[in-house]
Amino acid sequence: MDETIATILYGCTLSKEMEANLSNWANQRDVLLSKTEEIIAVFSNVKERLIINQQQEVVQEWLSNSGHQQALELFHATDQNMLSDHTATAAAPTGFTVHGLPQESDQMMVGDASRDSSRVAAATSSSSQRQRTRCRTGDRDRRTLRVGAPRMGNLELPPEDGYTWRKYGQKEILGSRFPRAYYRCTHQKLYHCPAKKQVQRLDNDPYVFEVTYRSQHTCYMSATAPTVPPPSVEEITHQTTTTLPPPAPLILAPPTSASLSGHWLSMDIKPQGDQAGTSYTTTFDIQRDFGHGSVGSLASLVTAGVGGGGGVGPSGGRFGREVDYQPVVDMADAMFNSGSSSNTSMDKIFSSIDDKWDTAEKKE
DNA sequence: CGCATTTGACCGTT
DNA sequence: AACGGTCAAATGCG
Repeated sequence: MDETIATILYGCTLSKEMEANLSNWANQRDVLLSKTEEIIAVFSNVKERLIINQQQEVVQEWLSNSGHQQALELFHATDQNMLSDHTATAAAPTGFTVHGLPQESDQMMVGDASRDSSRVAAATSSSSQRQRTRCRTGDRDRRTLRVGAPRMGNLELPPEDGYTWRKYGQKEILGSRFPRAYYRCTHQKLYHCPAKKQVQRLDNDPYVFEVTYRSQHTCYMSATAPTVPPPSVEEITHQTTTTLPPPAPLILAPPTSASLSGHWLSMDIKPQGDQAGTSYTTTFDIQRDFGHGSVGSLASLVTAGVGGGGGVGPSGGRFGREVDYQPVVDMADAMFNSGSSSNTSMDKIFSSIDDKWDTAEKKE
């Protein structure tokens, strides 16, 4: 617990540092980006620690009271899975950079994408008219990430990611217990948005979805497109590399500057080309959650640190380019709080986004 | 009525 | 031929 406190203090120090230097850094997007990421990473680390502690206590207590041996095994089994994920990530830092735009790193990819052996250049656009787009060879255009399913509620629901998707297929996949669902962007027709995603629950861990994204959203680029798009890949790439909950290493070095600004943190988003053919890399895990409250709003924390006003919510003091950063902070906040019993931040964010999208669309 | 989901069929890739 | 991705008709929902 001492380490946790130390980490919190370190996060506060970083926030103060940012506040103190805000005027200097106001025009230095890169600096702001890296500092923001650092702060987010530190506090997500804290949250992870707290949640893990809480989970273990609660589960142990529950088990000792009721003796659910199977559940105990399940808990440890899933924990092992996450642990291996995290340690694997932590041990392979080459793909993680605080400043984003890392090199192509297949290590980052999990599941299907890495299973595909042949990688032929995917020069195809997804809008070749009559011909169906078969991109099994074009798997460069695929990126996979894993997201945790809420421990409560409907496990069948795919995790939200800020975009609106329309399901167009579902298929039983050989060797998988769970079917794979196929989604395309709801705005595909309106804006010819080629984005697609596949969602599949992991065999060995039903609490984790494996989401494979293909192509990039272009829907918001239209003049008639929704006015408040979720943070696009391009935005994220150029403005900030969102540090969504890092694959929190369960074994952490003390919160030294080196370790915290180091490699374990960070999400990785990388454009590879343009428009429909683009692909990107996102890698993050969402903490497992047994339905306990969250430890607060990262957005608020960051906002407070930056603005110095301690404001909570979007009206708080933000960067000069708040439009640039807020979606990212919101997303991070939502991600940090997702799966928790409060379970509101993600809904808030995305419902507001969806509302705007919907209304914008209905005005058409 | 419009939109989303379901599901069997179709088709390209391996 | 098997598999995976997509299509499109049927169906459901608000």
